[in-house]
Amino acid sequence: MSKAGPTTKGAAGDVWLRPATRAGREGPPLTRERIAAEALALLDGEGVDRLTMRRLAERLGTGSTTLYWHVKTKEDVLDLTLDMIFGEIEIPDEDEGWRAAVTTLAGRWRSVLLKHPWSAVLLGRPMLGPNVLARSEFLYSTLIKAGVGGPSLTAAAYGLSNYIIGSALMQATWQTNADPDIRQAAREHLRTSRDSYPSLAEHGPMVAGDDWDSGFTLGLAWLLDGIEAAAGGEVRGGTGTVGEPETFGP
Amino acid sequence: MSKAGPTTKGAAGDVWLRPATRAGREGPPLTRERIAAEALALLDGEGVDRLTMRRLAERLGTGSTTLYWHVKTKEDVLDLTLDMIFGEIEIPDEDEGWRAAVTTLAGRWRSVLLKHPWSAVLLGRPMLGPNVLARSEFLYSTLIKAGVGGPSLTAAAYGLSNYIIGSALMQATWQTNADPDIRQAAREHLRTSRDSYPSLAEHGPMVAGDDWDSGFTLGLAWLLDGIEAAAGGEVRGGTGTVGEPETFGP
DNA sequence: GGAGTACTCGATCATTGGTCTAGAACAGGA
DNA sequence: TCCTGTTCTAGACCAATGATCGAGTACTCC
Repeated sequence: MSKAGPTTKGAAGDVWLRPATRAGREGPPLTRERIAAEALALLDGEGVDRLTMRRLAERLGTGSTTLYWHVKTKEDVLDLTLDMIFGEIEIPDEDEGWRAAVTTLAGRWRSVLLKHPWSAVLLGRPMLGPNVLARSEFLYSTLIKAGVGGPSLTAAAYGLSNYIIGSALMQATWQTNADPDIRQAAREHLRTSRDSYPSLAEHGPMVAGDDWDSGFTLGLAWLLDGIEAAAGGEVRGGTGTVGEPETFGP
Repeated sequence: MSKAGPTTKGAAGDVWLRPATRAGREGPPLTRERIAAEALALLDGEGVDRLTMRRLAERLGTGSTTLYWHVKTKEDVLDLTLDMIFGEIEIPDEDEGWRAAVTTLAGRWRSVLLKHPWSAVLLGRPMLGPNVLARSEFLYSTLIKAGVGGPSLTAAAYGLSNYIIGSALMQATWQTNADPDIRQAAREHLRTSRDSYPSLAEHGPMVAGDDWDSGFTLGLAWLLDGIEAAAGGEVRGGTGTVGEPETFGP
């Protein structure tokens, strides 16, 4: 709390309490990395809506305006921090087989997103950081080496990413980000109106036991089954059996 | 406390769990519906960050404070509007077969999200509106009737929703929400650093032709294949072949 | 020592979500 | 007609926020 830096006005404390005479230039210089790291701590600790430039600056022992020298906007901070957590996703060993590698990557990816629940809400922005790109590159190259190509490649990469992101978003929404009051009220609401939503009231989210993990694993396996079949060269059921009742997209 | 409007300090925080403004006699000038409708027009027209209470009130011809009689917070407005667009998703005919019905629902769902690209960013909040619940109920009941049960049911319902939401989020991010400058810069960036990201530079998003539609359809078919197999009673490849290299979740 | 650069900061601005409180429109009862 | 209570509207106002500007301070290289 009491960050008695020489820059802090109120301290006015003893000169002896200040380590160096370099008033205004104490400690390591401010860098993008330090900013992102502190933002990460702030986000993890207090949530996304408690991150303000002033509070962040305060934790860094600087003025809020100083941040704008290193960073153009607040969105920059979010982008930097978002990419930073992607760095926590350890890239799997390639030679354990493509399917195991992808499964491992997906699991770690999801774990990291859930470890930082605020991240799920921010995923709707272009992510071009090195860590994000490296993980995407690994995913693409692994799939290509597995023999996935053509339209299946796009579908596979997108499908996996989208599935992971969607799962994390949904789980973070209901498990972490929503405050308990709303969760409880939601349960109540579903129970009292079970006439309108019988299946939902019995099996829906927040009602049935939240076995997020196995649900995720199972769905991922389904996707991988399809990708594996597509990689095998045979088109299999897939596109053929589905039919297209209407055109998608805008 | 004595002069309490309908929006004042309900037990639960969510709009849907609070009684609506009593329409009293006939139609009061301002209603939740009118507010949501105007917010929808504003969001569609100018995007999510141009929606402010003042601007919304101005378009409605009232003062901004008036809105707070009908609505507790700005988030209420977003919740109402979000549920409103879910009403655009026509619920498919049940007797066309479960797979066709689910495919149709998924396609329409995605279409609506993409038609209102601002919605994708807002999906990370509890959605308890009647329209959302009705669509979820249809999804659950259709799957149940198709013979999906147990852990497969949760995985299927979550998997489909997550896949749809993730797909819409990703596509909206890259196709609509990102301004063209960033898209162009992203392409450039990937091209110049193709040494680091060879596969991505060749097949990644924004680089390859953006065939979002067929990618979505193909991935959806994979998921449905897995669900269909699970519904058939046979466990098939699925869980068995995957293995679990590490535990997921936090 | 001097000059230019890298960095910091207080003051300040416009905008935002939200509250307080006064009051208008309206109904019903006497 | 007056009174009373409820429903709804609105102007003034508040604290917080993202961001800018110009001035100032430290550091580096010559």
